[in-house]
Amino acid sequence: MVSDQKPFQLLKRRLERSCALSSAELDALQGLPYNLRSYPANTDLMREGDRPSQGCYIVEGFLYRFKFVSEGSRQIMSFHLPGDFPDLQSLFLARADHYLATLTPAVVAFVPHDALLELTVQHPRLGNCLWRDTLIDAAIFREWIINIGRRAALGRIAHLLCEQAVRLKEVGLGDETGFPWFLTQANLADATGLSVVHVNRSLQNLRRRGLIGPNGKMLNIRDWDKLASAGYFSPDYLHVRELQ
Amino acid sequence: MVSDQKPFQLLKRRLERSCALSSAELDALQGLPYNLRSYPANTDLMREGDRPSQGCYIVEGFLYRFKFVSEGSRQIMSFHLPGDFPDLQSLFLARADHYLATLTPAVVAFVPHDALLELTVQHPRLGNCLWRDTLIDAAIFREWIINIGRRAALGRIAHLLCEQAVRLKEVGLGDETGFPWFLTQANLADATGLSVVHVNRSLQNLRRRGLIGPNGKMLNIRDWDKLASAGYFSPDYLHVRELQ
DNA sequence: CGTGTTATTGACCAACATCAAACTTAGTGG
DNA sequence: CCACTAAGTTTGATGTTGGTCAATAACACG
Repeated sequence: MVSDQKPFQLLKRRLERSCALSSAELDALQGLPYNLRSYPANTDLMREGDRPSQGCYIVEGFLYRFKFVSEGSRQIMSFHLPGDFPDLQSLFLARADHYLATLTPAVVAFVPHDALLELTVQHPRLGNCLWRDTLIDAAIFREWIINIGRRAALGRIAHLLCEQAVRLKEVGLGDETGFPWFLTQANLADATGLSVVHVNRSLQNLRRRGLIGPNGKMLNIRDWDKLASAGYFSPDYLHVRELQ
Repeated sequence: MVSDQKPFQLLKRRLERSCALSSAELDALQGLPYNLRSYPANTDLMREGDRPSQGCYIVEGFLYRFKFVSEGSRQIMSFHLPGDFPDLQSLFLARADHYLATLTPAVVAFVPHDALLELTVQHPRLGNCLWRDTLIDAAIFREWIINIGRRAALGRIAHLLCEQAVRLKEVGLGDETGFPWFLTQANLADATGLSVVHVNRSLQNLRRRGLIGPNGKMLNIRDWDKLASAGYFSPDYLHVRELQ
């Protein structure tokens, strides 16, 4: 299980990488009130139209955001890892304009909006760090627009895999050689704007070319460089380890 | 020309709609130092890799953000109207990960990052309003992911036109019956992930069906309801006139 | 050992891309 | 005001990527 003493450890580490935080600020962050809950896979935590009164922080497991389009078809807009605050936007946008759900079993900490707002007012610099976090989210959305708008199927998938590897490495859950595999091909299809059948064939293509390994609990990356160039991947937009 | 006494008028009006601002906060906003400049159409204001030291606020004209993909092809990620702060993200993300350029001749006010940062620290609530603004940007990015990922050509274009109409109406530059037309078909193609030829044919299709009027200085919307339903458009994600 | 979910395959088809050329419009300078 | 140019729009012909449908195979889990 998780150490429930310091649930915001991962967030703290990430914020510290880009913002210099005082000990008062760090204390305020660690002192946020929260409410731990566990969910099985495929559970909606937020629905379109909801008016959440608390933010949700991922302690363990993976979440994703999506929206239904006409007639049952869906588009996934982001994946979220431990250490993320995936719906921080609900702090300022009253009505949710999309769904948030678990992809795997997950443990999340709910933090009342009141407390978060108070934090941003008492510690504006810390608030700015959280703001920055949401700006990286936006940068990832922009990159997805590019991915879906201008790359062919193989490139889209390769790019998504590279992004996952880099983001998971940040939180110690993977690296350039691979990471735990938590997506179905249907998930991949909904994230890349492709059909399941075509995702399947593209994955086979990537395997045949020796860029990734066979299916399993882990996704093995056999040739990082080739995978990155197949997806025209450059990690700049993730803004990791970038100082102000 | 523009009243240069209060360049942040439009921004102020927009922020006030969703956040209750004190007169001290409003004064601070109006008191931001700035530097007015005019640019012709098709001028880069920021390039990938730049490290801007000032934010840019649109007083007049239209800007857009884009990124080059392999081999000269481009993807447009957003359009920006008067009253927008299109690169507020550069306040916290040191390296620009995309281009910002003028679509039409434009007048912009540059505001030093220092002053903006100071503003967010002195007036955290005002900072939060600006934060909210960037969250709406992100909501638009998400909607574009959906548009490009899961809608057919005709729907993508119809959706984009509806979005423009609503956003332009907010700043008094258009409404459901039409708005000034500032996009080339190549722009539309780069924004929707389509080819120019196909955009051309889709526009003809929309005209033939009587949803929009002929090309000109203005885009005339002949049948808003049909256009909105062709694009599966619902304005919720724009979060206009939504109170906290 | 069965049952539901996920992955894989094949056949067929449509939407959209590409290429290349012609036409239209707007802007420029004489 | 006209001629010239460049940018933008339109058209036709042709090709390909990726979608759809439907069936089967492989897992995973109780």
